[in-house]
Amino acid sequence: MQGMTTHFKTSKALKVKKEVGENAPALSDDELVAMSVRELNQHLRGLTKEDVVRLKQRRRTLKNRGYAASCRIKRVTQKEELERQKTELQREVDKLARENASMRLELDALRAKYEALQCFARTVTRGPLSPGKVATTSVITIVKSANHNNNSSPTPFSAPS
Amino acid sequence: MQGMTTHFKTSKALKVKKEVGENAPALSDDELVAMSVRELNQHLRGLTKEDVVRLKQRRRTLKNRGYAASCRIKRVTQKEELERQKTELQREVDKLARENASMRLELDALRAKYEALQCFARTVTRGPLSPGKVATTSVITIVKSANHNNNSSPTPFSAPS
DNA sequence: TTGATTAGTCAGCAG
DNA sequence: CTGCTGACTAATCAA
Repeated sequence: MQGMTTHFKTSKALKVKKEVGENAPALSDDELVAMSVRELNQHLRGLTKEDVVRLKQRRRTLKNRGYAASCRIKRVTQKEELERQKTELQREVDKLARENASMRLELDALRAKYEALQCFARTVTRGPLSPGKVATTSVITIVKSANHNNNSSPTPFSAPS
Repeated sequence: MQGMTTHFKTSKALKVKKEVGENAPALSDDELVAMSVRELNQHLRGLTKEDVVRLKQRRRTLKNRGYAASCRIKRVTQKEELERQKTELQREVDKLARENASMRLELDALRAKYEALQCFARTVTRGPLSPGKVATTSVITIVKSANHNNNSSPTPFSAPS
């Protein structure tokens, strides 16, 4: 069945070069590995089947050498990336924990202030309604300050120790 | 990644080493690699210098095989550990972020309540105490209060909608 | 000398 | 076939 492809290959004698010694300039590893398949085929012309196999195998081995190298590089790169992400997350944890602690402090302070104010308001509102039951130890001071909307720093209402 | 043969699955059937004599019982790889140096020397008696060198080299190679295996195992173990720590940190970040958000909400709500109460307290105290000249920026300080009815949950003073 | 690590080689798989 | 990766080996380093 393969006889159908009978085309004129009779001029083989004219094209085949037997001078392998002159035509095969002992490719270096770098050249061989960088060569495209088409380029390689050009260098394969006129070589023994055995030599062709040998050359192709050498090319495969050289390629494998490069593959192994990039595989190792990839491995360490991924490891470094993992460690980078880890330190970044650690930094984020620290930042959030700090924010958390300061907010907790702020919340506690505000709660204390609120309760003090609440207590004061009770005494004030209860005063007019129940004359004799105003807390005896409460003292109220009215201070004048010039801050309009500053809510945190001067602690307008402070709980006593 | 996986699908490889589990290490150290030596096929003993193929361990047909040439018997150098009657006292060389064809050590298996496992035996040879597990042998101490002193035990090895016993098996080395009556062998050619060449055979001794060969056997020692085989032992070294087998050892190296094991070293390489544990090196690979260590590598993947460290990687897994790194990933474990990473997910743990990520979980911590999420937890802290949630805490943070809820605390921020709580803080804002309390601030609003506080300001409403402050506003109310001003209206109440401004009437009886300061007829006209306590400015709008006045703040109130409670110096001493003896409140023992400390309950914050029912919110006696709530911010108006 | 022993154990660990690196680079090169091959086997074998996936695309 | 190409590219990648696990296992193995030899070389080399460290202790």
